[in-house]
Order: sequence, then structure tokens, then C-alpha cells
Amino acid sequence: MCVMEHAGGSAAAASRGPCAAIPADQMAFIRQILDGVGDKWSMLIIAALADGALRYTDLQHDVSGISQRMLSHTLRQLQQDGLITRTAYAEVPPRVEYTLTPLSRGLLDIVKQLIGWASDHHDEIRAHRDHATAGS
Amino acid sequence: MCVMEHAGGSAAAASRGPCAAIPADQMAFIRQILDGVGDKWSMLIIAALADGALRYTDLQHDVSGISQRMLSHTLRQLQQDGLITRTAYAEVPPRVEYTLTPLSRGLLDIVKQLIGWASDHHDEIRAHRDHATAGS
DNA sequence: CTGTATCCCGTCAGATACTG
DNA sequence: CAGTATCTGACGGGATACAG
Repeated sequence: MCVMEHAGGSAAAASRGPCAAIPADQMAFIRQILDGVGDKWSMLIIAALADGALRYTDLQHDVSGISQRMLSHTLRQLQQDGLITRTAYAEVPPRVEYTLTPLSRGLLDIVKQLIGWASDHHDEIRAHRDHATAGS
Repeated sequence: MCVMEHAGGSAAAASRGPCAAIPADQMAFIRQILDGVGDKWSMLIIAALADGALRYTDLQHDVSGISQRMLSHTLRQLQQDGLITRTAYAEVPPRVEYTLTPLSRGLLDIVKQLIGWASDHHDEIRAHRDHATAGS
């Protein structure tokens, strides 16, 4: 239970220690996933790939402020994790296309929700942040 | 369309350029949110707070490998963004409790899904990563 | 076009020590 | 108990130059 599902409040309400929210077993790989996906660019790239395959240059334009270094690096990492596929066409003008994998499709869904939540509450957060900064 | 919803594949399949996935307007605050929430610890703390209020020390134990510095820092940031509330009881043994706000409850839902996805696919990703590393 | 390599700086983040 | 301060090493990430 804890985060995954749970429901019964009795045990959790009785004492705060038993559940511990995340058993620390999960902590490990949650951190792993977050390290791979939660970095600055991964989610943006995945989101950018939502509509279909994109080429290197398209990606670079689409993600706006990303540098080649970070684009290459993140792309490589994503590919290494099996979240995207890289397809290189050995043509005279070299062309490489990146697409999402079935694996990342599920993640995309979550990313979409995150983006939705962000666009839904970003001004609210900004307001909080403003107020807190001003009040300090 | 793009990221938010869409479904019809005809328009998207026809040409890859028109939608551009993320209009770059959204890029800005998506980055903002990701910067605030997508860092190493924020999501873990939010997840840890899922079951109810926790004190500083509990949090420190619950999130396992976090240092005081990062815990304080992240807590402060989260509070500043209005995602958690800090309640200090002016007692002889000082006690401070952190709880989620209504705002972060929606985020918690997404975080839960992310954790669910992570626990669902972490071995798959590990396999990919392993294979890629070995194959290199 | 699609990258890789290098330099270089700023921030992240841990360890440790100290305060209210 | 609940933090803050400082020092320090590691990594992130941009600019530029170069290569296939």
C-alpha cells in the first residue's frame, strides 16, 4: 500500500511509522527512473516525440533551448533505456529519426498528465512563489 | 492535439511539422515546473507525504538517502511553491510537521502513476540499459 | 545533416560542524 | 528536534570547434 494503492486508514492512522509511505525498497529504482527521466530534458524530448518520429534537427528546434551536447546526450540515454529508437538512414544527406517505443508510450501518458497539470496550475504556483519571495 | 489530447491520426500522419508537439509557449513553464518538481527529491518527498503529515526527522528517515541540506532546501522550495505546508509547534521539544496542500494532491496522483509505471517497468529499463551498456 | 570532443563555468549535492 | 553554514568534489550543461 502506501503509495501504490492502500485504502484502509486504520493501520496507517494508528501510528505513523508502520507504512513509511515508501518502503525504501522502491526508493532505489524510483530514484533510478527519476534520474533517467526526471532530468531537465528527457520529458521534453519525450513530449516532443508524442506526435511521431522527428529528426535530430527538428528535435533541436522543437525543444528550443537545448544544445547539441545535451540533445545528443539525452537522446543517447533515452535510447539506452529503451525509451526511444534511433533509426539512421544511410543516405547521402544523412538522416536520423527518433521515435518513441511502446515502453515509453505509457510514460508519455504520464508526462502528458504532468504537462496538463502544469499548465493547469502554473500560474497558481507562480503566485505562491511570488508571494513567498516577496514576503521573505 | 499535440500533447494535451488529440487522437485522430490522419492529420498528424499527413505531415509531421504542423503541430510541433509543444508550441514552445508551453516549454517555458513546463521547464519551470520540471525544475521545481522534477528534481531529484521533490517527487520522493511528495510521495512520502502521501499518507499524511510527517515531521522533519520522519521525512529524513523516510526518504532514506537524503541529506539535511537537500531536505531543508527541497522542503523550502516546495513550501515556496505552495505544494506543502509547514506547521511549527512552539513546544519545548520543537516539532514541525509538513503536509501536502490541495494543490499538490493532484500532483501526487500523477506522481503515484509515475511510481507505478516505474515499478512496472524498472526491470525492463534495467534490461535495456544493461544490454545497451554491454553491447557498446 | 548528424553528431562528437573539448573547454569551462555554475550549480548540485554530500559531509561535517555548528546554532536555536 | 530542527535546522543553517561552509567547504568541496562531481556533474550538468552551454559555446565552440571539429568530424563522418
